[in-house]
Order: sequence, then structure tokens, then C-alpha cells
Amino acid sequence: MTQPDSLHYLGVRDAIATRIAGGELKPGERLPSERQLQVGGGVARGTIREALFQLEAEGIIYRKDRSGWYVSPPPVVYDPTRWEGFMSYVEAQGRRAETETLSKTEIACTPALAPIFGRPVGAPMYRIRRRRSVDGRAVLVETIVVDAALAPDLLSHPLDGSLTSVLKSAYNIAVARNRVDMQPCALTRGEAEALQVKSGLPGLNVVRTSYDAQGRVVEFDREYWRHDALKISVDIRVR
Amino acid sequence: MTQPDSLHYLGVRDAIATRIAGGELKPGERLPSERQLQVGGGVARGTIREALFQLEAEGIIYRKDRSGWYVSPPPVVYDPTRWEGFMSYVEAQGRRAETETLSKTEIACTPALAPIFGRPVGAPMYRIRRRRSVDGRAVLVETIVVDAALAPDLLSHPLDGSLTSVLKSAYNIAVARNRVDMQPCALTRGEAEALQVKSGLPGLNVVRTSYDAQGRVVEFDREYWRHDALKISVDIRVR
DNA sequence: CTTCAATTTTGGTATAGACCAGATGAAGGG
DNA sequence: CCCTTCATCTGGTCTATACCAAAATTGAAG
Repeated sequence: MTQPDSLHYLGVRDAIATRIAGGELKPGERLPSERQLQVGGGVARGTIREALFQLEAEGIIYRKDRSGWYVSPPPVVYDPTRWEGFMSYVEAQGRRAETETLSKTEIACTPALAPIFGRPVGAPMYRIRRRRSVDGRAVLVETIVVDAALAPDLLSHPLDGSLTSVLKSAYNIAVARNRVDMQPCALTRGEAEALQVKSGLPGLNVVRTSYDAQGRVVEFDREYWRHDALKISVDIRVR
Repeated sequence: MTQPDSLHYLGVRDAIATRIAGGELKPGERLPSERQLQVGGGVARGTIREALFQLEAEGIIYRKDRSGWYVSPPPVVYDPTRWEGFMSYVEAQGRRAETETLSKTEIACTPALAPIFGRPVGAPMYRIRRRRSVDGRAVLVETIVVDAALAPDLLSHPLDGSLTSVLKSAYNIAVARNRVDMQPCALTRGEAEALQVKSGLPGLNVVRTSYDAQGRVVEFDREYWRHDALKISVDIRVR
């Protein structure tokens, strides 16, 4: 897998990357269309697309389906251990944060959830699906499950902000321990659609389980992030 | 970006995924060649490749350049906060771990490293490049920088194991705090070649800065992981 | 048996053309 | 002004073909 430095698509990649780095194309701006990028100079559209895929994998550009290719804004720095503040985090970085609640339902505890919460199958749970955006671009979708016994009537509270704050102020539930699992993944059917990206694009799957001081699971959160939208930063004291 | 369930390449993807899930193709086994997968049934090779790329992004298969496509083994679970034990971690999961030292050199502190270590530009540093493999497949390359003033003659110690153990036993340097930055990225020229993957494939960039009790940086480590080789798991107590 | 050269197979790159569905924007109707 | 309609533009998918370089295999020679 040596790079002979003569591959056509890498040359095209470099040409576009240079225009972006030079400021000719700014974050959020649309690139010329694939057919315009061919310029008539004997370059097949497939080669142009290969270069665009490369830039996309590097997080330099992104696409909106059938709309065009755009220059990526800088990623958001995110510390999963300080989960109380997606909104304030993003805004502290000078960006505009939005949260949409896609759905909120009461569900019966599934066999998959039962061992996590230590509750019987069928026990009432709340499930909340939210989409969060930065500067108008959807960057993550998440599904949160909360034990209804711990937070009765949770769904009547405002859910477009910090859920942890709601749990603390309305139910006096404080999170004492946090388990975070992260794995690079491909965004498939459901998540890809919610994030308006093509199925199969790389993403990051973050699963967060929050416990209170008694060791009860108070929040189970599965997040799917666009791969180019975030930078994870964790600061840890050694045990 | 809806999925009409009638896309040809997704059908091919599902067919191959089924054969893998059904156990017909086992982890580590080679898939039939792209031309064999066409079976003569009016499917262009480009469509077959599109399906293979999809499976690759999902971490189900991987490729070796011009050798073929292979079924991915399960990922390694890795806790970056317990960095002392890559080898023991991997072996505790029943896998075979290897570490190769690609290079070890004494360098002069660069302008980029100076503020990290709080040392003047030109101060002596050690730089170690290693490649680590699981079951014979390279999964990460890392570049470690250590202040030579803290660990004189470090390079004469064995470096194919745990560096943190060496620092502790030979120099009595204990790590007290750890900062971990992670960002999905594309594996480009250098790292891609070391990992024997195609440039542009998604990966995970992990930057780890280790401090001792006095706040001095004792280790600065930049790791590039194959995206499908690991699952990150962090357990955190709330501050 | 091992060693080395030649052959075959494989994925990687590239071109050219075609059609489709969703996004976009302009034109027209209310 | 807003809303709808429609033509156009855009990326998404697909076929067919060609050549290349590296890997894997074969086969001959030692």
C-alpha cells in the first residue's frame, strides 16, 4: 500500500485541499459540482468522486444528499465525562447548539435492557430520542432510556436541554459514576437517516451508562456521532 | 437519504453479510475474489466493490492490499485510562499480542513539543515508534516522546513491553494524571502504510499525555488505530 | 528439499456512458 | 406575499471495459 504520489485522485484531492486550506473555500461553503470539477480535462467523474471520498474520510468536507459537497467546520471538543452540558459546551466554543426531541415514549423494559437496569422485563421505562445539531448541522442522534420508577412523569418535563439537570433538580437524582463505551462504527439505516448522511459512512458510537451513589442505573444513553463533528477529550486521574 | 431497500449493492452486501453471520465464512477467512462474486450474473465489479466498502466501513470485513478481503475478527476492548497493559489486556481476551519497535531515536525538542513538555526547544528527547498487532494483524501505530532528562538512557531498556512499567521500575516515575484525546480520522500516508491499509480509511487518533504528581509530562503518546480493531471502554467517577 | 523466476490472480485505478431520485430554484397562480 | 408546479441541477447508482502493480501461485532448476 505504498503511495506512488502519482495517483490521479490524490492529485485532485490535493488540489481541492489546497483551495480549502488557502481560504478560497470557507467552512460551510459549497464546492463546485462534481461535473464542474471535471473541467473537461479528461478526468472521469468517478475519479473526482474518489478524491471527494478521501477528503470526506479526512473530515475536510462533507456532503448533503443530492445537494452538494461542503467544507467542514471545525469539530466540537467533547468530554463525555462531563455530560451535563452539551449545549453549554458547544456554545462555549462559539457555536450554536440545538436539540430536537424526535420522540418520547413510555416503553416496557426489554430483555436487553433488563440486566442493565436490574429491573424485570416489562417494567415501565421512558425512552427519549433526540437529535443534536451544531450550527445547523446534525451531529449526533441519541436514544436515552430512564427507569420510570426513578423519575415518574419525566416526559412532562422539558427535554430539549440537559436531562441530567432535570433528574437532579426535579427528582434529586445525582450521578456518581459513569461508564462510557466508544467504538468507531458505520452509520447504518436508521441513524444515517436521522443524521442525513449516507448509510455506511463512518461514525462513532458512544454508549453511556450513568449510576447514582447506590449503584443504580439512572440513565442509559446510546449516541451516534458523525465522525467528523467531534473531538473527544478526557482528563483522568490515575486510580 | 432514505434507503429504498432496492439498491443493488445493498443486496450484495446483505448476501455476503448473511454468509458471514451464518458461519459459512469465519473470522480470518478470505472471501471469494471480487470477480468470483460477480458470478456472471450481470453485476458490475464496481457494484461488488461498493458492497465490500460498506461491509468494510461496518468493520465486518477488512482487506489486505491485492491479496483479498477477509472476515474481521472481533474488536479488542481497550481502556485508554489503563494504559499500562496493552499486552496483558489483549491476552486476557484470549488474543495474541505483539509489539514491534519500529524505531527509537534521540531527538531535539521541536517547537511543537516544547510547550507540551515545558522544556526548551532543542532539549534532548527520546522518540519511540512502535507497531502493535493482535493475532498477527497490525491494529495500531504509536509515536511516544519522553523527556530524556527524566529517563536518561531509556532507549537501552527493552521497549517491546510496557513503557510505563519501565519508567516506574527503572526511574521511579509514576503517572498520576492522564489526558486522553480521541478523534476519528483518516489514516493517511505514513500511518496507513505502517498499518498496511489503504490511505484514506477511517481510523481513530488517540493522543495521550501522562503527568506525574508534580505535573510534569512524562510521556506523550500519539496512537493511530484501525477503526475496526478496537472498542474503547472508560469507567469514570464523577468529579 | 529449497530457491528463484515466470505466470496467474487479485485488488487498485481510471475512463466513458447511462439513468434515477431528491434537492433546488425559477416561473406561475392564487 | 405565499404556495404550487415544473424544469433543471446535483449527487447516487450501475454497467462495461481497460490497464497496472503487487501478491500469490506455479514450475523449473539447483
